[in-house]
Amino acid sequence: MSQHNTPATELRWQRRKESRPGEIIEAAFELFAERGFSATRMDEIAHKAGISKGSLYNYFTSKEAIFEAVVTEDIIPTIDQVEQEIVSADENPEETIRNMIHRLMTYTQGTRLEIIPKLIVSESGNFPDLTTFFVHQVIKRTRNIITTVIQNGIELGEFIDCDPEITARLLLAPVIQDQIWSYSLKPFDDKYDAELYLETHLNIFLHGIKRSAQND
Amino acid sequence: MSQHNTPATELRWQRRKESRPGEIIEAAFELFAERGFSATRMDEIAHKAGISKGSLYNYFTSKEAIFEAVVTEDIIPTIDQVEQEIVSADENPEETIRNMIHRLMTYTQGTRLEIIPKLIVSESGNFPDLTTFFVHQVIKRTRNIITTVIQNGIELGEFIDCDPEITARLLLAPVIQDQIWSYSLKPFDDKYDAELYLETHLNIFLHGIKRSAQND
DNA sequence: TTTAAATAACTGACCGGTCAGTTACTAAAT
DNA sequence: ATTTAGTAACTGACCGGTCAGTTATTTAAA
Repeated sequence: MSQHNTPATELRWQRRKESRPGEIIEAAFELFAERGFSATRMDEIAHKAGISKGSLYNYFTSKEAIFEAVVTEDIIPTIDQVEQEIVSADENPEETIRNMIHRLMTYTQGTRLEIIPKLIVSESGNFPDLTTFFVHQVIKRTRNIITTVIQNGIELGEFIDCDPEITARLLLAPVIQDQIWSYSLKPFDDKYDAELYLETHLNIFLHGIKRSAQND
Repeated sequence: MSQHNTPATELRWQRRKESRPGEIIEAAFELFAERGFSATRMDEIAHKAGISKGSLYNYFTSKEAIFEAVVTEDIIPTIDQVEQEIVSADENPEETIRNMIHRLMTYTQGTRLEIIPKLIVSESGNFPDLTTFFVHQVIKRTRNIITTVIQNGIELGEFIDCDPEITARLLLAPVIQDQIWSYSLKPFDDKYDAELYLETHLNIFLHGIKRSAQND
Protein backbone atom coordinates (compact mmCIF):
# COMPACT_ATOMS: atom_id res chain seq x y z
CA MET A 1 0.00 0.00 0.00
CA SER A 2 2.20 2.86 1.23
CA GLN A 3 5.88 3.15 0.49
CA HIS A 4 8.39 2.25 3.10
CA ASN A 5 8.13 4.33 6.22
CA THR A 6 11.69 4.92 7.34
CA PRO A 7 13.17 8.41 7.55
CA ALA A 8 13.50 10.41 4.36
CA THR A 9 17.30 10.40 4.29
CA GLU A 10 18.04 8.53 1.10
CA LEU A 11 21.14 6.82 2.35
CA ARG A 12 21.16 3.21 1.53
CA TRP A 13 23.85 1.34 3.43
CA GLN A 14 23.05 3.28 6.56
CA ARG A 15 23.83 1.21 9.61
CA ARG A 16 21.21 1.57 12.29
CA LYS A 17 21.41 -1.60 14.27
CA GLU A 18 19.41 -0.30 17.18
CA SER A 19 16.34 1.00 15.41
CA ARG A 20 15.95 -1.79 12.87
CA PRO A 21 14.07 -4.41 14.89
CA GLY A 22 11.34 -1.98 15.86
CA GLU A 23 10.94 -0.80 12.29
CA ILE A 24 10.76 -4.35 11.01
CA ILE A 25 8.09 -5.26 13.52
CA GLU A 26 6.13 -2.15 12.68
CA ALA A 27 6.25 -2.88 8.95
CA ALA A 28 5.46 -6.55 9.42
CA PHE A 29 2.49 -6.12 11.69
CA GLU A 30 0.75 -3.80 9.27
CA LEU A 31 1.17 -6.31 6.47
CA PHE A 32 0.19 -9.28 8.61
CA ALA A 33 -2.90 -7.44 9.78
CA GLU A 34 -3.88 -6.62 6.23
CA ARG A 35 -3.05 -9.85 4.38
CA GLY A 36 -2.41 -12.52 6.99
CA PHE A 37 0.78 -14.41 7.68
CA SER A 38 1.04 -16.70 4.65
CA ALA A 39 0.14 -14.05 2.09
CA THR A 40 2.74 -11.58 3.38
CA ARG A 41 6.12 -11.78 1.63
CA MET A 42 9.48 -11.22 3.28
CA ASP A 43 10.37 -8.87 0.40
CA GLU A 44 7.35 -6.75 1.24
CA ILE A 45 8.27 -6.55 4.90
CA ALA A 46 11.82 -5.59 3.99
CA HIS A 47 10.70 -2.99 1.48
CA LYS A 48 8.25 -1.43 3.88
CA ALA A 49 10.93 -1.36 6.57
CA GLY A 50 13.26 0.31 4.09
CA ILE A 51 15.88 -2.42 3.99
CA SER A 52 16.69 -5.47 1.94
CA LYS A 53 15.35 -8.92 2.57
CA GLY A 54 18.75 -10.24 3.60
CA SER A 55 19.00 -7.67 6.36
CA LEU A 56 15.87 -9.03 7.98
CA TYR A 57 17.87 -12.11 8.82
CA ASN A 58 20.38 -10.07 10.78
CA TYR A 59 17.59 -9.40 13.26
CA PHE A 60 15.16 -12.31 13.03
CA THR A 61 15.84 -15.93 12.32
CA SER A 62 12.69 -16.58 10.31
CA LYS A 63 9.35 -15.27 9.17
CA GLU A 64 7.71 -17.03 12.08
CA ALA A 65 10.10 -15.29 14.46
CA ILE A 66 8.93 -11.95 13.11
CA PHE A 67 5.32 -12.97 13.57
CA GLU A 68 6.02 -14.02 17.13
CA ALA A 69 7.75 -10.74 17.82
CA VAL A 70 4.82 -8.81 16.39
CA VAL A 71 2.45 -10.58 18.73
CA THR A 72 4.58 -10.79 21.85
CA GLU A 73 7.00 -7.84 21.78
CA ASP A 74 6.02 -5.18 24.29
CA ILE A 75 2.76 -7.00 24.92
CA ILE A 76 3.50 -7.85 28.50
CA PRO A 77 4.59 -4.33 29.51
CA THR A 78 1.63 -2.88 27.63
CA ILE A 79 -0.91 -5.19 29.17
CA ASP A 80 0.69 -4.67 32.57
CA GLN A 81 0.24 -0.95 32.12
CA VAL A 82 -3.30 -1.27 30.79
CA GLU A 83 -4.16 -3.55 33.67
CA GLN A 84 -2.88 -0.97 36.12
CA GLU A 85 -4.52 1.95 34.40
CA ILE A 86 -7.96 0.47 33.97
CA VAL A 87 -8.24 -0.66 37.56
CA SER A 88 -9.71 2.45 39.03
CA ALA A 89 -10.04 3.30 42.66
CA ASP A 90 -13.16 3.18 44.74
CA GLU A 91 -16.01 4.46 42.65
CA ASN A 92 -19.24 2.55 42.56
CA PRO A 93 -19.30 -0.46 40.21
CA GLU A 94 -21.16 1.38 37.43
CA GLU A 95 -18.63 4.18 37.26
CA THR A 96 -15.81 1.68 37.59
CA ILE A 97 -17.04 -0.21 34.53
CA ARG A 98 -17.56 2.95 32.50
CA ASN A 99 -14.08 4.17 33.29
CA MET A 100 -12.47 0.80 32.76
CA ILE A 101 -13.90 0.35 29.29
CA HIS A 102 -13.04 3.90 28.34
CA ARG A 103 -9.50 3.49 29.59
CA LEU A 104 -9.19 0.13 27.91
CA MET A 105 -9.98 1.76 24.59
CA THR A 106 -7.85 4.83 25.26
CA TYR A 107 -4.78 2.91 26.29
CA THR A 108 -4.86 0.40 23.46
CA GLN A 109 -5.71 2.91 20.75
CA GLY A 110 -2.85 3.20 18.34
CA THR A 111 -0.93 0.34 19.92
CA ARG A 112 -0.51 -3.08 18.47
CA LEU A 113 -2.89 -4.42 21.09
CA GLU A 114 -5.66 -3.04 18.94
CA ILE A 115 -4.78 -5.02 15.83
CA ILE A 116 -3.63 -8.29 17.33
CA PRO A 117 -7.07 -9.74 18.05
CA LYS A 118 -7.85 -9.86 14.35
CA LEU A 119 -4.43 -11.29 13.63
CA ILE A 120 -4.75 -13.98 16.27
CA VAL A 121 -8.26 -14.92 15.24
CA SER A 122 -7.04 -15.36 11.68
CA GLU A 123 -3.92 -17.35 12.45
CA SER A 124 -4.91 -19.26 15.58
CA GLY A 125 -5.03 -22.54 13.66
CA ASN A 126 -1.46 -22.12 12.43
CA PHE A 127 0.08 -20.74 15.66
CA PRO A 128 -1.39 -22.62 18.60
CA ASP A 129 1.38 -21.65 21.02
CA LEU A 130 1.09 -17.97 20.24
CA THR A 131 -2.66 -18.19 20.55
CA THR A 132 -2.39 -19.78 23.95
CA PHE A 133 0.00 -17.05 25.01
CA PHE A 134 -2.33 -14.30 23.82
CA VAL A 135 -5.47 -15.82 25.30
CA HIS A 136 -3.78 -16.25 28.67
CA GLN A 137 -1.83 -13.01 28.84
CA VAL A 138 -4.33 -10.62 27.29
CA ILE A 139 -7.84 -11.95 26.95
CA LYS A 140 -8.16 -13.77 30.25
CA ARG A 141 -6.37 -11.13 32.29
CA THR A 142 -8.63 -8.40 30.96
CA ARG A 143 -11.71 -10.50 31.44
CA ASN A 144 -10.72 -11.39 34.99
CA ILE A 145 -10.55 -7.77 35.99
CA ILE A 146 -14.00 -7.12 34.57
CA THR A 147 -15.35 -10.29 36.17
CA THR A 148 -14.16 -9.15 39.57
CA VAL A 149 -15.83 -5.78 39.27
CA ILE A 150 -19.10 -7.34 38.19
CA GLN A 151 -18.89 -9.90 40.99
CA ASN A 152 -18.36 -6.99 43.33
CA GLY A 153 -21.40 -5.15 41.97
CA ILE A 154 -23.54 -8.22 42.46
CA GLU A 155 -22.41 -8.65 46.05
CA LEU A 156 -23.09 -5.01 46.76
CA GLY A 157 -26.62 -5.58 45.47
CA GLU A 158 -26.19 -3.03 42.69
CA PHE A 159 -26.26 -5.54 39.85
CA ILE A 160 -28.81 -8.26 39.17
CA ASP A 161 -27.88 -11.84 39.84
CA CYS A 162 -25.95 -13.09 36.81
CA ASP A 163 -22.92 -15.18 35.94
CA PRO A 164 -20.06 -12.67 36.34
CA GLU A 165 -17.69 -14.33 33.90
CA ILE A 166 -20.26 -14.63 31.11
CA THR A 167 -21.41 -11.10 31.79
CA ALA A 168 -17.81 -9.92 31.48
CA ARG A 169 -17.65 -11.63 28.07
CA LEU A 170 -20.78 -9.77 27.06
CA LEU A 171 -19.39 -6.45 28.17
CA LEU A 172 -16.21 -7.00 26.20
CA ALA A 173 -17.73 -8.57 23.09
CA PRO A 174 -18.77 -5.33 21.35
CA VAL A 175 -15.42 -3.74 22.16
CA ILE A 176 -13.39 -6.60 20.71
CA GLN A 177 -15.83 -6.94 17.84
CA ASP A 178 -15.26 -3.30 16.95
CA GLN A 179 -11.50 -3.84 16.94
CA ILE A 180 -11.75 -6.90 14.72
CA TRP A 181 -14.19 -5.07 12.45
CA SER A 182 -11.86 -2.10 12.12
CA TYR A 183 -9.18 -4.17 10.48
CA SER A 184 -11.41 -6.38 8.35
CA LEU A 185 -14.95 -5.50 7.38
CA LYS A 186 -15.15 -1.82 8.27
CA PRO A 187 -13.92 -0.67 4.85
CA PHE A 188 -16.76 -2.62 3.26
CA ASP A 189 -19.50 -1.76 5.73
CA ASP A 190 -21.52 1.38 6.38
CA LYS A 191 -19.65 3.82 8.56
CA TYR A 192 -20.81 4.33 12.10
CA ASP A 193 -19.94 6.58 14.99
CA ALA A 194 -17.56 4.66 17.25
CA GLU A 195 -18.10 7.05 20.16
CA LEU A 196 -21.86 6.67 19.97
CA TYR A 197 -21.43 2.92 19.59
CA LEU A 198 -19.46 2.70 22.81
CA GLU A 199 -21.70 5.08 24.73
CA THR A 200 -24.82 3.25 23.63
CA HIS A 201 -23.28 -0.05 24.60
CA LEU A 202 -22.40 1.16 28.08
CA ASN A 203 -25.80 2.72 28.58
CA ILE A 204 -27.74 -0.35 27.51
CA PHE A 205 -25.45 -2.77 29.27
CA LEU A 206 -25.35 -0.91 32.56
CA HIS A 207 -29.04 -0.17 32.53
CA GLY A 208 -29.44 -3.88 31.77
CA ILE A 209 -27.52 -5.21 34.75
CA LYS A 210 -28.44 -2.58 37.28
CA ARG A 211 -30.90 -3.75 39.87
CA SER A 212 -33.42 -0.99 39.69
CA ALA A 213 -35.44 -0.25 42.83
CA GLN A 214 -38.47 -2.36 41.96
CA ASN A 215 -37.21 -4.90 39.42
CA ASP A 216 -35.99 -8.47 40.11
CA MET B 1 -6.74 -33.55 11.04
CA SER B 2 -9.27 -36.22 10.06
CA GLN B 3 -8.94 -38.47 7.06
CA HIS B 4 -10.99 -37.83 3.98
CA ASN B 5 -14.68 -37.93 4.63
CA THR B 6 -16.18 -39.69 1.64
CA PRO B 7 -18.19 -42.88 2.05
CA ALA B 8 -16.48 -45.93 3.46
CA THR B 9 -16.56 -47.94 0.24
CA GLU B 10 -12.88 -48.21 -0.54
CA LEU B 11 -13.30 -47.93 -4.27
CA ARG B 12 -10.97 -45.45 -5.73
CA TRP B 13 -11.86 -44.60 -9.29
CA GLN B 14 -15.49 -44.33 -8.48
CA ARG B 15 -17.18 -41.91 -10.84
CA ARG B 16 -19.54 -39.59 -9.00
CA LYS B 17 -19.75 -36.48 -11.07
CA GLU B 18 -22.80 -35.10 -9.30
CA SER B 19 -21.67 -35.33 -5.72
CA ARG B 20 -18.07 -34.19 -6.22
CA PRO B 21 -18.53 -30.41 -6.18
CA GLY B 22 -20.39 -30.50 -2.90
CA GLU B 23 -17.79 -32.74 -1.32
CA ILE B 24 -14.98 -30.53 -2.53
CA ILE B 25 -16.63 -27.44 -1.10
CA GLU B 26 -17.25 -29.23 2.16
CA ALA B 27 -13.63 -30.36 2.45
CA ALA B 28 -12.27 -26.98 1.40
CA PHE B 29 -14.32 -24.89 3.75
CA GLU B 30 -13.20 -26.88 6.75
CA LEU B 31 -9.56 -26.42 5.81
CA PHE B 32 -9.99 -22.75 4.94
CA ALA B 33 -11.74 -22.15 8.24
CA GLU B 34 -8.94 -23.87 10.13
CA ARG B 35 -5.85 -22.64 8.32
CA GLY B 36 -6.91 -19.78 6.08
CA PHE B 37 -6.77 -19.56 2.31
CA SER B 38 -3.03 -19.28 1.66
CA ALA B 39 -2.00 -21.97 4.10
CA THR B 40 -4.44 -24.53 2.67
CA ARG B 41 -2.97 -26.76 -0.06
CA MET B 42 -4.83 -28.09 -3.05
CA ASP B 43 -3.49 -31.55 -2.24
CA GLU B 44 -5.07 -31.34 1.20
CA ILE B 45 -8.43 -30.34 -0.21
CA ALA B 46 -8.26 -33.19 -2.71
CA HIS B 47 -7.23 -35.70 -0.07
CA LYS B 48 -9.97 -34.66 2.31
CA ALA B 49 -12.51 -34.80 -0.52
CA GLY B 50 -11.26 -38.29 -1.35
CA ILE B 51 -10.05 -37.53 -4.87
CA SER B 52 -6.83 -36.54 -6.58
CA LYS B 53 -5.64 -33.02 -7.07
CA GLY B 54 -6.15 -33.20 -10.81
CA SER B 55 -9.81 -34.00 -10.37
CA LEU B 56 -10.36 -30.75 -8.52
CA TYR B 57 -9.75 -28.99 -11.79
CA ASN B 58 -12.59 -30.88 -13.47
CA TYR B 59 -14.93 -28.99 -11.18
CA PHE B 60 -13.21 -25.72 -10.34
CA THR B 61 -10.88 -23.62 -12.42
CA SER B 62 -8.63 -22.49 -9.56
CA LYS B 63 -8.08 -22.36 -5.84
CA GLU B 64 -9.74 -18.97 -5.75
CA ALA B 65 -12.77 -20.39 -7.52
CA ILE B 66 -13.11 -22.97 -4.75
CA PHE B 67 -12.86 -20.25 -2.13
CA GLU B 68 -15.53 -18.22 -3.89
CA ALA B 69 -17.78 -21.27 -4.08
CA VAL B 70 -17.29 -21.94 -0.38
CA VAL B 71 -18.40 -18.43 0.47
CA THR B 72 -21.16 -17.91 -2.08
CA GLU B 73 -22.63 -21.35 -2.86
CA ASP B 74 -26.05 -21.75 -1.29
CA ILE B 75 -25.58 -18.54 0.63
CA ILE B 76 -28.37 -16.65 -1.05
CA PRO B 77 -30.98 -19.40 -0.64
CA THR B 78 -29.87 -19.93 2.95
CA ILE B 79 -29.97 -16.28 3.88
CA ASP B 80 -33.31 -15.93 2.06
CA GLN B 81 -34.66 -18.74 4.19
CA VAL B 82 -33.13 -17.42 7.41
CA GLU B 83 -34.53 -13.99 6.63
CA GLN B 84 -37.99 -15.47 6.21
CA GLU B 85 -37.77 -17.69 9.25
CA ILE B 86 -36.52 -15.11 11.69
CA VAL B 87 -39.13 -12.50 10.80
CA SER B 88 -41.80 -13.38 13.29
CA ALA B 89 -45.37 -12.31 13.29
CA ASP B 90 -46.96 -9.75 15.54
CA GLU B 91 -45.63 -10.29 19.02
CA ASN B 92 -44.39 -7.34 21.00
CA PRO B 93 -40.89 -6.09 20.14
CA GLU B 94 -39.23 -7.82 23.08
CA GLU B 95 -40.57 -11.24 22.15
CA THR B 96 -39.84 -10.55 18.50
CA ILE B 97 -36.18 -9.89 19.28
CA ARG B 98 -35.88 -12.92 21.52
CA ASN B 99 -37.37 -15.17 18.87
CA MET B 100 -35.38 -13.64 16.04
CA ILE B 101 -32.05 -14.15 17.72
CA HIS B 102 -32.94 -17.67 18.75
CA ARG B 103 -34.06 -18.50 15.24
CA LEU B 104 -31.01 -16.85 13.77
CA MET B 105 -28.82 -19.18 15.80
CA THR B 106 -30.98 -22.24 15.18
CA TYR B 107 -31.17 -21.79 11.44
CA THR B 108 -27.50 -21.10 10.89
CA GLN B 109 -26.26 -23.81 13.24
CA GLY B 110 -24.43 -26.46 11.30
CA THR B 111 -24.53 -24.50 8.06
CA ARG B 112 -21.63 -22.77 6.47
CA LEU B 113 -23.17 -19.44 7.45
CA GLU B 114 -21.79 -20.12 10.91
CA ILE B 115 -18.16 -20.44 9.83
CA ILE B 116 -17.97 -17.86 7.07
CA PRO B 117 -17.73 -14.78 9.31
CA LYS B 118 -14.37 -15.94 10.64
CA LEU B 119 -13.24 -16.82 7.14
CA ILE B 120 -14.27 -13.47 5.72
CA VAL B 121 -12.74 -11.52 8.57
CA SER B 122 -9.45 -13.34 7.99
CA GLU B 123 -9.35 -13.00 4.22
CA SER B 124 -11.12 -9.69 3.65
CA GLY B 125 -7.88 -7.99 2.65
CA ASN B 126 -7.20 -10.57 -0.05
CA PHE B 127 -10.75 -10.92 -1.41
CA PRO B 128 -12.37 -7.49 -1.50
CA ASP B 129 -15.11 -8.48 -3.95
CA LEU B 130 -16.16 -11.47 -1.91
CA THR B 131 -16.12 -9.37 1.23
CA THR B 132 -18.37 -6.78 -0.35
CA PHE B 133 -20.73 -9.54 -1.42
CA PHE B 134 -20.86 -11.01 2.06
CA VAL B 135 -21.28 -7.71 3.86
CA HIS B 136 -24.12 -6.72 1.56
CA GLN B 137 -25.92 -10.03 1.27
CA VAL B 138 -25.56 -11.33 4.80
CA ILE B 139 -24.44 -8.78 7.36
CA LYS B 140 -26.45 -5.80 6.22
CA ARG B 141 -29.59 -7.76 5.44
CA THR B 142 -29.61 -9.32 8.89
CA ARG B 143 -28.83 -6.03 10.57
CA ASN B 144 -31.58 -4.27 8.66
CA ILE B 145 -34.20 -6.66 9.95
CA ILE B 146 -33.06 -6.09 13.51
CA THR B 147 -32.87 -2.35 12.99
CA THR B 148 -36.48 -2.27 11.83
CA VAL B 149 -37.73 -4.16 14.85
CA ILE B 150 -35.85 -1.86 17.22
CA GLN B 151 -37.10 1.20 15.38
CA ASN B 152 -40.56 -0.21 15.78
CA GLY B 153 -40.09 -0.76 19.51
CA ILE B 154 -38.92 2.81 19.93
CA GLU B 155 -41.92 4.19 18.08
CA LEU B 156 -44.24 2.07 20.18
CA GLY B 157 -42.65 3.62 23.25
CA GLU B 158 -41.47 0.26 24.53
CA PHE B 159 -37.77 0.93 23.99
CA ILE B 160 -35.72 3.90 25.12
CA ASP B 161 -34.65 6.46 22.58
CA CYS B 162 -31.50 5.15 20.91
CA ASP B 163 -29.92 4.87 17.49
CA PRO B 164 -31.63 1.78 16.03
CA GLU B 165 -28.82 0.83 13.66
CA ILE B 166 -26.10 1.04 16.29
CA THR B 167 -28.30 -0.78 18.74
CA ALA B 168 -28.80 -3.53 16.17
CA ARG B 169 -25.01 -3.82 15.90
CA LEU B 170 -24.82 -4.18 19.66
CA LEU B 171 -27.48 -6.87 19.73
CA LEU B 172 -25.67 -8.85 17.04
CA ALA B 173 -22.10 -8.32 18.26
CA PRO B 174 -22.05 -11.04 20.93
CA VAL B 175 -23.73 -13.49 18.55
CA ILE B 176 -21.21 -12.94 15.76
CA GLN B 177 -18.39 -12.79 18.29
CA ASP B 178 -19.37 -16.21 19.56
CA GLN B 179 -19.34 -17.62 16.04
CA ILE B 180 -15.91 -16.16 15.30
CA TRP B 181 -14.66 -17.39 18.67
CA SER B 182 -15.93 -20.89 18.02
CA TYR B 183 -13.64 -21.34 15.05
CA SER B 184 -10.61 -19.56 16.40
CA LEU B 185 -9.97 -18.97 20.08
CA LYS B 186 -12.51 -21.25 21.73
CA PRO B 187 -10.13 -24.24 21.79
CA PHE B 188 -7.65 -22.10 23.71
CA ASP B 189 -10.06 -20.34 26.03
CA ASP B 190 -12.02 -21.48 29.08
CA LYS B 191 -15.21 -23.25 28.14
CA TYR B 192 -18.47 -21.49 28.73
CA ASP B 193 -22.14 -22.35 28.44
CA ALA B 194 -23.33 -21.02 25.08
CA GLU B 195 -26.98 -21.26 26.08
CA LEU B 196 -26.41 -19.27 29.23
CA TYR B 197 -24.32 -16.79 27.26
CA LEU B 198 -27.15 -16.14 24.84
CA GLU B 199 -29.83 -16.01 27.51
CA THR B 200 -27.80 -13.63 29.63
CA HIS B 201 -27.17 -11.44 26.62
CA LEU B 202 -30.86 -11.23 25.75
CA ASN B 203 -31.83 -10.56 29.35
CA ILE B 204 -29.32 -7.78 29.88
CA PHE B 205 -29.83 -6.26 26.46
CA LEU B 206 -33.61 -6.26 26.60
CA HIS B 207 -33.71 -5.08 30.17
CA GLY B 208 -31.28 -2.42 29.01
CA ILE B 209 -33.35 -0.99 26.19
CA LYS B 210 -36.77 -1.42 27.70
CA ARG B 211 -38.34 1.80 28.86
CA SER B 212 -39.37 0.83 32.35
CA ALA B 213 -42.34 2.58 33.91
CA GLN B 214 -40.41 5.26 35.75
CA ASN B 215 -37.05 5.43 33.99
CA ASP B 216 -36.09 7.86 31.21
C1' DT C 1 42.81 -2.35 9.06
C1' DT C 2 39.24 -4.74 10.99
C1' DT C 3 34.48 -5.47 11.95
C1' DA C 4 29.86 -5.91 10.94
C1' DA C 5 25.66 -3.92 8.77
C1' DA C 6 23.68 -4.17 4.49
C1' DT C 7 22.98 -5.91 -0.07
C1' DA C 8 21.85 -8.55 -4.26
C1' DA C 9 22.42 -12.61 -6.47
C1' DC C 10 21.53 -17.18 -5.61
C1' DT C 11 19.37 -21.82 -4.14
C1' DG C 12 16.11 -25.21 -3.48
C1' DA C 13 11.82 -26.63 -1.55
C1' DC C 14 7.25 -26.04 -2.29
C1' DC C 15 2.91 -25.73 -4.57
C1' DG C 16 -0.71 -24.28 -8.04
C1' DG C 17 -1.88 -25.84 -12.19
C1' DT C 18 -1.32 -29.20 -16.46
C1' DC C 19 -1.67 -33.24 -19.16
C1' DA C 20 -0.75 -37.86 -20.93
C1' DG C 21 -2.32 -41.90 -19.58
C1' DT C 22 -5.68 -45.16 -16.85
C1' DT C 23 -9.98 -47.00 -15.52
C1' DA C 24 -15.15 -47.07 -15.02
C1' DC C 25 -18.99 -46.90 -17.39
C1' DT C 26 -22.16 -46.94 -21.62
C1' DA C 27 -24.07 -48.70 -25.55
C1' DA C 28 -23.66 -50.21 -30.28
C1' DA C 29 -22.59 -54.21 -32.76
C1' DT C 30 -22.20 -59.06 -32.99
C1' DA D 1 -25.46 -62.47 -23.76
C1' DT D 2 -20.91 -61.00 -25.11
C1' DT D 3 -17.70 -58.19 -27.14
C1' DT D 4 -15.71 -53.91 -28.00
C1' DA D 5 -15.41 -49.10 -29.34
C1' DG D 6 -16.17 -44.72 -27.41
C1' DT D 7 -16.52 -41.46 -23.67
C1' DA D 8 -15.44 -39.05 -19.64
C1' DA D 9 -14.14 -39.16 -14.75
C1' DC D 10 -10.04 -39.68 -12.58
C1' DT D 11 -5.04 -40.04 -11.55
C1' DG D 12 -0.32 -38.63 -10.43
C1' DA D 13 4.02 -37.37 -12.35
C1' DC D 14 5.65 -33.28 -13.87
C1' DC D 15 6.53 -28.26 -14.94
C1' DG D 16 7.33 -23.57 -13.99
C1' DG D 17 6.87 -19.83 -10.97
C1' DT D 18 7.34 -18.21 -6.36
C1' DC D 19 9.44 -17.25 -2.18
C1' DA D 20 11.83 -18.27 2.44
C1' DG D 21 16.23 -18.49 3.55
C1' DT D 22 21.70 -18.41 2.30
C1' DT D 23 25.95 -16.59 0.67
C1' DA D 24 29.44 -13.78 -1.53
C1' DT D 25 30.41 -9.24 -1.71
C1' DT D 26 30.34 -4.20 -0.73
C1' DT D 27 30.77 -0.31 2.20
C1' DA D 28 30.18 2.40 6.51
C1' DA D 29 32.00 2.88 10.77
C1' DA D 30 35.30 1.95 14.71
